Amino acid sequence: MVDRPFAMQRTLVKDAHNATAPSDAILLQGWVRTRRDAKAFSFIELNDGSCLKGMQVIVDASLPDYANVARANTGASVEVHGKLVESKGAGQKWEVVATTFAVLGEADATYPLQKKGHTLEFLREIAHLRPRSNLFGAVFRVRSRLAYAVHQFFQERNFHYVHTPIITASDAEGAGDMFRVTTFDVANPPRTEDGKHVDDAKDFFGKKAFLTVSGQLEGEIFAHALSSIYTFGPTFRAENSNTSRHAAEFWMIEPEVAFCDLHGNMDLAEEFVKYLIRDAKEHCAADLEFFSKFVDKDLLARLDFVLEKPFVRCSYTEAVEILEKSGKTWEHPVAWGTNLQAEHERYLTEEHFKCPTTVYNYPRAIKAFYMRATDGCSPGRETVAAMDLLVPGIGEIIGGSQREERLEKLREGMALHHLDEKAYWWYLDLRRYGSVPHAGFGLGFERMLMFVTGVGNIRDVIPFARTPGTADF
RNA sequence: UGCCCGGUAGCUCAGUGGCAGAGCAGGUGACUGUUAAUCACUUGGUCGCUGGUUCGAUCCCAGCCCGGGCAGCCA
Repeated sequence: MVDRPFAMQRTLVKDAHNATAPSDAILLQGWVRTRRDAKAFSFIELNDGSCLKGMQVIVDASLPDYANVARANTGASVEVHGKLVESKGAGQKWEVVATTFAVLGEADATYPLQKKGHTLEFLREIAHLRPRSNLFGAVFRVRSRLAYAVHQFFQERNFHYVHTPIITASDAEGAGDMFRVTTFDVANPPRTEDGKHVDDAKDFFGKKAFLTVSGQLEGEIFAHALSSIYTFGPTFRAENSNTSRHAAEFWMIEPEVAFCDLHGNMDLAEEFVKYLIRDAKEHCAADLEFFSKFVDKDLLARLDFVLEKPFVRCSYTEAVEILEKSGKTWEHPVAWGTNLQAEHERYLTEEHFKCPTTVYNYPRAIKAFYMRATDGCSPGRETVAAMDLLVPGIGEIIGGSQREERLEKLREGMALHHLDEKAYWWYLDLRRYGSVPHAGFGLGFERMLMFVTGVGNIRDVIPFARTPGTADF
């Protein structure tokens, strides 16, 4: 350990930059970003992650500790006692003149982060070091702030935070392929008496279990008691998706609101997205400026635009008409009753409306069983109260619906999707006892971060990405 | 999972069927209230792996591995 000449409270670089007066005694701890040696002194840029900007530290060659400077290479951790003074150089208001300078942990020449730009692909391979880069420091500060803002948004509106289970035994949530959870010896699982099948009754939970793909169904239970709830937690999808906007493990926010219809749901989604953007602009201004400079030049203008304009709302049927009349040739044909493809969604939000767009009332046959059947549809044009919020550059960021609150209609939907009512007895009970109109949606937290930061790959807005074939760190 | 592109120094890349290249990083020295400092010199290679064609393969061919983009699935 390093001898400390005097006990002192550490000052964060962020707070040092915001100082209103010089200080005779300040303690900084952090990591060296770069060092520039002059004959009589050295400049060291120290970053502690509290903000984007580092603090310039000056170590005079006459100091007894000056010998330590030679070991303070890029990446080393250091501890500096000194004076906060107004900088003589351009580029920063304050700088620290060291009185002591200690290296806590050296970093030799093999330290991979150089004083130059690195590709995102390379940085992904060193996910244990990339938070020390400007870009990833900024991304993860914004991530932290927005996670806080999510809670703030809902708590301010009297929503209650519900911890829905991560492990689920209902293998029919329907939102995608699921990861299996088991304590079996995979090579030699217990078998039924005839030896033909794996005996799931002998597994940990007495039946097959999986990682959750959505907390929605459990969320509905709590909305039927606490009125307005939200979940915010990890979600797992075992799909073999290899795109810049899919991960096998991601974080999802799922509000569920009793006494709410589709339009209230769309209002909430729009208000929520705008709230998060406003919060990031207010609390992460320097980081967003950095993204705007180095990641996406149009970022700040786009965020302002999104805040100012009401989102477009467009029914599925209208969307199909727009696409048919667009004069475009589509790789995937447009036809009422089929899903909108990425190229169609991009056209709507990026070219036609040039604005975040909520598409609602989708054909019943292509949507989930729990979505509310629209009343008064013409035959062959049955729809459900589903909605997708599409944003330029990313596509779908929110998916949601008003839920079917009528018992018989829900059973009808389950029959349509060939689902076993017995597996959903408790879900059906909600419609038997005090059923109410209710609605909710899921926001992909990482997709929101991509939108707010301009970062183009989901692997770069999550600390350690889990994608097909990759679960390092 | 399908289609497309790529893998050469620590990083970013150029290159050729016949001795392996640059910039940056690293090292040494000089210079300097510097700002990814600057200048000079300099170390550094399993050319992804395996096999094939060839007198000779980093280069051509095949298979595999890894990375990326797009599509599907979705948030």
